[in-house]
Amino acid sequence: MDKTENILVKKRVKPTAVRILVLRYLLDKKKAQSLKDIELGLPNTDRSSIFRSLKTFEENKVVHSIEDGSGMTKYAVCAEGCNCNPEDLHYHFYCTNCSITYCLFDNPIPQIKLPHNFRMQQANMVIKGLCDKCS
Amino acid sequence: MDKTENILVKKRVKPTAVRILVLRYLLDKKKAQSLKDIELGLPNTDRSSIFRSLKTFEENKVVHSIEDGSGMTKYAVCAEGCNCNPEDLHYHFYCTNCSITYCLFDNPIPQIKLPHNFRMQQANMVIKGLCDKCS
DNA sequence: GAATGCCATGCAACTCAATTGCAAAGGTTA
DNA sequence: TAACCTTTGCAATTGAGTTGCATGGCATTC
Repeated sequence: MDKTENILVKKRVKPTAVRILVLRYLLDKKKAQSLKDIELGLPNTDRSSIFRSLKTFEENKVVHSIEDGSGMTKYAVCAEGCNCNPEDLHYHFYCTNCSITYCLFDNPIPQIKLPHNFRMQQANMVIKGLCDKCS
Repeated sequence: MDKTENILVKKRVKPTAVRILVLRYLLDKKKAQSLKDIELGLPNTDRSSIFRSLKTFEENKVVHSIEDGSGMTKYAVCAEGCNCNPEDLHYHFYCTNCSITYCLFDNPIPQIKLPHNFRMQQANMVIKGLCDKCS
């Protein structure tokens, strides 16, 4: 059983054909991918099957989703030990030129003082600009 | 000339009928509004006209847009002196129950260490959770 | 091994926000 | 008034996301 299947089994997601392909694709790319990206990368796999795989992954914390303002939700494999809790959060960087979304693991998100009785569940922090290749 | 028109003139946006209505609506509501919100609030005004007004406002820094993950872009009037630069940024709070988006002006966004040669242009920082009324 | 049931898959169709094309209306200038 | 430019309203299109439904595969039970 390879690494990809291992991740799925660990997260209690049945490692079916489509799921393995999708997860492997995400692992290969390293950068956050949109549904369309994956669709183009896996030309023989149906869009809705990919979509449902991603939803399953998200529910089971195999991937987390990022809304980077490109108009398309992107998905990235959760880091080891990630539970998608606020303390696992990190900033994302979206390059407005090449549309690549990077995870900025090095910057912890600071404690944010919320108004009284506001409760944080998750966060989506996206910095837009130009990446090293485009600036 | 009232306050609404004044803002438009200052930002060199011709104060037309639709634009005045839209901006006044945003000023009234105080919270970030989606295109649909505004459409419902101004039932006799055409959606595409509202849309184009918002685009014009954005270009001329009358409003800034927020992608809060609700699937709809929201718009809020820029604060006095706002140039929509990184230093004018603030966090937003999106209530997953009532779908209201709040501007958290009190939390400055910290300096973020970007990878080498990455350049920040803007940012979209959204915290999701429950607001005081819904928690 | 056949029957049953469940889940994943593929395909097509649909929803809905965002956007655009185009013609009419309004306002400005010569 | 005529010519011009911008805004507006309406209709239609785009595109991401999502769902309904029938088929197929796999596992469990008899």
